[in-house]
Amino acid sequence: MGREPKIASPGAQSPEILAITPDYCLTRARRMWPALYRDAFAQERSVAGRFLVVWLRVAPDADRRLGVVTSRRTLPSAVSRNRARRLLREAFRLNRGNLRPDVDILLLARGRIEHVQRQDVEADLRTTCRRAGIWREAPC
RNA sequence: GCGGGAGGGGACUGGUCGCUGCGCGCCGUUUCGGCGGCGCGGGGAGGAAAGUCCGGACUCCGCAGGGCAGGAUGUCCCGUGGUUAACGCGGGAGGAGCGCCGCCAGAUCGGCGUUGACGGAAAGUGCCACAGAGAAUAUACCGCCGCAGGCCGUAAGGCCUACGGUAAGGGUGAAAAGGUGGUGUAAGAGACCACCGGCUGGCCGCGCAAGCGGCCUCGCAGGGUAAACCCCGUCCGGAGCAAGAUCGAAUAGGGGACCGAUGGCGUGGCCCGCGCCGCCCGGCUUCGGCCGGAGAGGUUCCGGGUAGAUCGCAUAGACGAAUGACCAGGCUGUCGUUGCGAGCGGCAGAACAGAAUCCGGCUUAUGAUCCUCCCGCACGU
RNA sequence: CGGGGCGUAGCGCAGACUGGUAGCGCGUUUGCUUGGGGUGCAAAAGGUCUCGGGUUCAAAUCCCGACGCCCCGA
Repeated sequence: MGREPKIASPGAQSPEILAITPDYCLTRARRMWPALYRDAFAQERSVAGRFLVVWLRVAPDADRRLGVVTSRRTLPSAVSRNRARRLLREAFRLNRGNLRPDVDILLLARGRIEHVQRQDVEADLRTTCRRAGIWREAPC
């Protein structure tokens, strides 16, 4: 984050950190369980981004839940799989308020995510969600 | 001082937000077992968590005793580690191989350094390609010597062939079967002698021991390979937490009891089926029976066992799998500022890598930096 | 997580136990055969034996590590 030019004063904290509210929690209830994973893959609604692929699960009981998949085939090392999963989860956590409330999304990591920073993944998530039509500019 | 190599240490601190599971409190809900939400407290990846190369704990299975086979392990002593397979690690000693130096006529010996999964090659077996005459019972190509024959020559002698003797010399090879000097001989040879060097055995001395040193006589000539078979000493049941244990829905099937007219026996490995008897219904009857027909479950309990759940399971601990993001500081390198340093400022760097039953050992990976040792280059004394 | 196996020419495999010459089939190239192609015949090329150490005079082979790939177990 130190190489980011838009942060002006080094002593103060980042503006996006100050904007965090308790609504940014991501407990186990806001994650998907195995039946929802199978449901999301069966619906086959996917949009590919640069570092990730978004699979949608549109259902009446959906509540903006998260599922993460890091495949051993695209990320052979356990460390890179862990890092990719945490980056995707953090990106989702900070942007969950801008999503449409009637979907669950499943994030699939791609191989290039291994060498990028958090804000790169976050920007990629925003553009991919805009293309998928589930992005709202005003958070609720 | 610079560069490289080997081994070892080390692998940062604070705050905000988030996650996880533990404890406590409050609220909501409940089929009273819990479940959900919020708050607070304290805990939350490694030296290798890795590779899965070895062990152990633990669990289940098997098991009279002994031997064989198979696998593993390997100098000696001391210390140390583990709830000890033989052992690993550290230090020392001994022996072996290799390199350098010294000595020598040579075999070899001495010193220094270094290497290693270092029991035994004199228990036995196998193998040693190619080259070379000959490769483990040593060997006869050239050479040397003897003798016979032939040829040449006046002669001395020379040449050729066959047979025999011979391991001193040549050359081949990774390796050629003790060394020097002498005796001896046709020529030679441990054939014999002296000295030297090695080895088996015996005795003595030193050492806890592996071993080392000295002496002796009858002796011996015996290369390498055991990460070839093997011999000797020692150790070893098999599988693995996806082990295993507990609870156990629905469906199907098994067994018992009771209700019911709905049962019993035989055949049969079991079911189905068939036969006989009993029971029920209808018909006939000479009241002894005969013929025909129908035959079904229900309730409840038990046991095996599937899905699933819990335990196994841990002062980290899950099961689509928690330890992250950001900010600040510190650290190291470099650049600028300065005569140099300090300070300040800018830029860059932080590796290898992520628990799934646990614990040891081994191996492999590893940035900046620090410590020890070694090698090369340059400079100084 | 725990068991087990494999790596040799472009492809599929021998050779390894018992160390010394790397071989077979398909494919490739060249030539002949044919009017041309296929087929057939003849010849040739093509190998860090996955990699690194060790034992040995000598390693694809024996021993020890590393890397990659593939099976099996709920």
